[in-house]
Amino acid sequence: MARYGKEHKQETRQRIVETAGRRFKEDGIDGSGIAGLMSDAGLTNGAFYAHFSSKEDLLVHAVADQLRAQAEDFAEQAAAGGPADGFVRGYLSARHRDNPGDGCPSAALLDEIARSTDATKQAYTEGVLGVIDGINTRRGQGDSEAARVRTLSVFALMVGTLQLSRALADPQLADAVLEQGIRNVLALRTPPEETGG
Amino acid sequence: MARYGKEHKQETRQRIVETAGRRFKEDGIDGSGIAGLMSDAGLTNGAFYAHFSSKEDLLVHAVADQLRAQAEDFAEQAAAGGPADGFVRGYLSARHRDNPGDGCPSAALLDEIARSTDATKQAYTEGVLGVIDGINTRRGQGDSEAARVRTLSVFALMVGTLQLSRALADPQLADAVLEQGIRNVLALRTPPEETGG
DNA sequence: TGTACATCAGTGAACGCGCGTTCACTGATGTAC
DNA sequence: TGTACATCAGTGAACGCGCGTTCACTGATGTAC
Repeated sequence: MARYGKEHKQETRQRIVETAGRRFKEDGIDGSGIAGLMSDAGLTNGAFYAHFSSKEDLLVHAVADQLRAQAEDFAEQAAAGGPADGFVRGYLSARHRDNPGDGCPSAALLDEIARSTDATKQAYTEGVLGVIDGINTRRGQGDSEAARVRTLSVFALMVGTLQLSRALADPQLADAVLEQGIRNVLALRTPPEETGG
Repeated sequence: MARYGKEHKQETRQRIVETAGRRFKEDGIDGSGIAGLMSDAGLTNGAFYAHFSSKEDLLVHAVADQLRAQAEDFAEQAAAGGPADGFVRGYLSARHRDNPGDGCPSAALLDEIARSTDATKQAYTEGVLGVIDGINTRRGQGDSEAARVRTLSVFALMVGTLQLSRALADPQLADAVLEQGIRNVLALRTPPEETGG
């Protein structure tokens, strides 16, 4: 196999990044091996280092890609109209909880990212701010630092709620936590009087 | 070495459970090996299986122990008096963020627990409910299902906020997220009108 | 148009290493006589 | 009181395995003539 058009290698690389993102969210970063990731992408392990210098290098790009995709997904939902709280209900749904591979990278990976290298945290920081700024623009919140921080904090509630719902062994309690999370997110959505800063 | 008093083996086992809990919170579950855990406890790898049947068996006990300790810690703080929001400010502090080994097991491990076996999730569920019930008792919230779920949801905000602050590469933003988290937790503390259920 | 060669994305075996786990052994102490 | 033995928490080498990474090789296609 060889001598493809110049776009071919880029397509393969993108396929690896996307399938790795899904696998990381399902099995964790430490829980995903190179051979398995490459197999998911329809390749063998040896080809990996023609695309990335290390697993860490892939992780940086996978984190960035996941958050870029999430920002796009949120923007599409906003463009499609629908009730303003539909987005929150979709995020804090049993469907999202039970399908981490298709879901939010923050909910699946946040504490592993917190233990990662600075390069990974940097990619995460830029990516999540892209998501937050996208939300704020759609909601007419502007892009001030204070607006960013307010939306980040609500996002932290959503992420923590989904994680907690995934970790609880009692299904009824896990569902109730999602429902209460929706109520609390909506309660926080109109920012409190003091905006800080 | 041998023939100690009957309490000796229990003490050793407890030491393994406690040092493993710390190491898991610092390096993750997948990131912590048996030999390193045993070395932390002042033992060699071979002794591990005289105390636990597997790494998973240790994890179940370490998760339970961590949450038991956290419940006790919270109860002590409440008994010591002080302002009602001091607890929240301590949890959402730079000190706590920067010392995961001494800190909240949920913030350090929640998404790894979400990917773990049912036995681990069961231990987590029982443990976190012990923490929540302890908080509610101290705050005079009773132990109704609705009170549990309301406090769990605020706890999810605290956990998500600490994780997010740990994952952000921008220190100023990471600090601002903690501060906004404090404001939002305090805003949610008096439950909204509809208590659900 | 036909043949020889260069390209290079991908293959697959192999590397050293640390993982979780097993097991024959050690040796300080309590017990039996 | 002194000696022989049983106990058993802990040792440390070894197991097979999958990890991240390396590298000599393949082979389909584009290019040169």
